[in-house]
Amino acid sequence: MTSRRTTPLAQPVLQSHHCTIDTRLEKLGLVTFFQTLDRQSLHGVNGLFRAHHVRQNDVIYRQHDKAAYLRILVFGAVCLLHHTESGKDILIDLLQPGEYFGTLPLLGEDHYSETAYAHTDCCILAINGTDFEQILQSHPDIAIALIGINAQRLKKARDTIRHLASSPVEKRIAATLLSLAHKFGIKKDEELLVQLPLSRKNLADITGTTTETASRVMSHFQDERIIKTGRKWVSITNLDALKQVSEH
Amino acid sequence: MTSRRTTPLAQPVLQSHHCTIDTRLEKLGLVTFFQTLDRQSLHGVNGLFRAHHVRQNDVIYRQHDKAAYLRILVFGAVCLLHHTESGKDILIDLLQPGEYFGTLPLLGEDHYSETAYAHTDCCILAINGTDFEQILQSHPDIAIALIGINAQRLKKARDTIRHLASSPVEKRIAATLLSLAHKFGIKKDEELLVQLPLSRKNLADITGTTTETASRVMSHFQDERIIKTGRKWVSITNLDALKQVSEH
DNA sequence: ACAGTAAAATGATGCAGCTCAATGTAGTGC
DNA sequence: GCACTACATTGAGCTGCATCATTTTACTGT
Repeated sequence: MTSRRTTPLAQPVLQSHHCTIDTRLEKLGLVTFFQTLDRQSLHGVNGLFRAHHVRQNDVIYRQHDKAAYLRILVFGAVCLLHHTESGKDILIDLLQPGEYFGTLPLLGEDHYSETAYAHTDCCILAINGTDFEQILQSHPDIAIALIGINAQRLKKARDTIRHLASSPVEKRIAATLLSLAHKFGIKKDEELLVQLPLSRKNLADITGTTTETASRVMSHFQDERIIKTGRKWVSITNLDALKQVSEH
Repeated sequence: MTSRRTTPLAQPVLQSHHCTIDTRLEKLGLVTFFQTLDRQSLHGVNGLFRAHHVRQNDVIYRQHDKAAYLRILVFGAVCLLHHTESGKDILIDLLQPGEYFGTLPLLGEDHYSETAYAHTDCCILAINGTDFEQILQSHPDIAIALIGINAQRLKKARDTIRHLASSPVEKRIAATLLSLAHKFGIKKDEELLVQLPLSRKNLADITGTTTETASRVMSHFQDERIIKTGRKWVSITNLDALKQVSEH
């Protein structure tokens, strides 16, 4: 079934054991805002979450839906995106296990401001507003940690703004590849493989360009031996050169 | 001294009474994250802030400086901006009295990620990390309110990203004028005057374009009788038409 | 009233990147 | 192995906006 594939990407398969109590606890502990909790409290918190399996490409929630759950990714990759009236999509972020997403009225947002869907098969923990409020009350530090996470996200958004306003596409794509490699990269021989399916369209939606332009830039990078790439995958072969491009 | 001016903008003068205890309390109460406090607590909180007067164009803190104070604007207007290596500036926000700015290590940021300067003469309240931590401990709601404010700011940043990635300049400038009018606009005859000095450069830095292009667009809007504008001021004469432009 | 300065307007030119269109190719189901 | 589909590539042409250069105008200090 797979002998015909030429992709170097691993295709992780979601299995039931990926959402066992132990895995859940491990991932919960990973989420920055639960890091201060001891094993005991973590167990209590765990009980308030419900686990869901979501199939690749299934929508988890939609932009403008009523905000009802805070979610934590346990397994797989989640994609957050904005739709624009013009039909162009903006990919806000690709999440890895341990990251939180979604929001609650309690946190000042009545509706989701983006759409979330399963970029690969996923296991997700969800908690409702009432239960999360309870956690916040008993562990006030968590609110502070949440502020910290959001501050980082705001910073990242402003970096994107800066790039969009002042860097040409090549630079933006180079910077994006670097940050994806940092987040999803795994060493493989002398290369750094981005362990995540990533189409030209995905890349274009992250960097605010078109699939055609993204494709041209990627071809160019490959010609320069900076990357190797194929259908939905990239591997960085010359990290320094890529950094060069992203800085000049 | 002013008889020669043709600007319709009022030029508010900062006077000592703008930072009296009463004004300070009023503005503190305005800041969303102190809204839940009663008069008594507000008085206590007020004592922990120090007031500063800042002259127009003076820098309040610089990008990359160590984060040391959380600040609240009491009088005047503050400008937040990013500098880019290429020399282009990105104007993140123009603040009005009652808004907070700056950050603290306690909130997950060790350094300021933008530069803040007095867009007009200002009165500003500042609080250090230790004192703010104390406030957070005695009033846990404040952390939640802070999360809400930052969620709004993140949303706004993502809107900007969407605009930069998918709207042409005219539309971006129209949208920016609308939001400035919403925030700083005052009714004057049949017009909506943006009560804030605003140069073509400011506008260009908000919308990610150049002064020349901003100027051309503004001239065009004026030709269309959508706005009246002059040196550092704008007044909206046809709000509906401006909305039209921002939506199409 | 005059001179000096910062801001704005306007024109001419070039090109990065979008658009439209056609072709090539990896992965999958049968 | 073949056919189908979704993804990727590549080309040609056009245009929105940046860039560079110059002139005009509003405001301030003296």
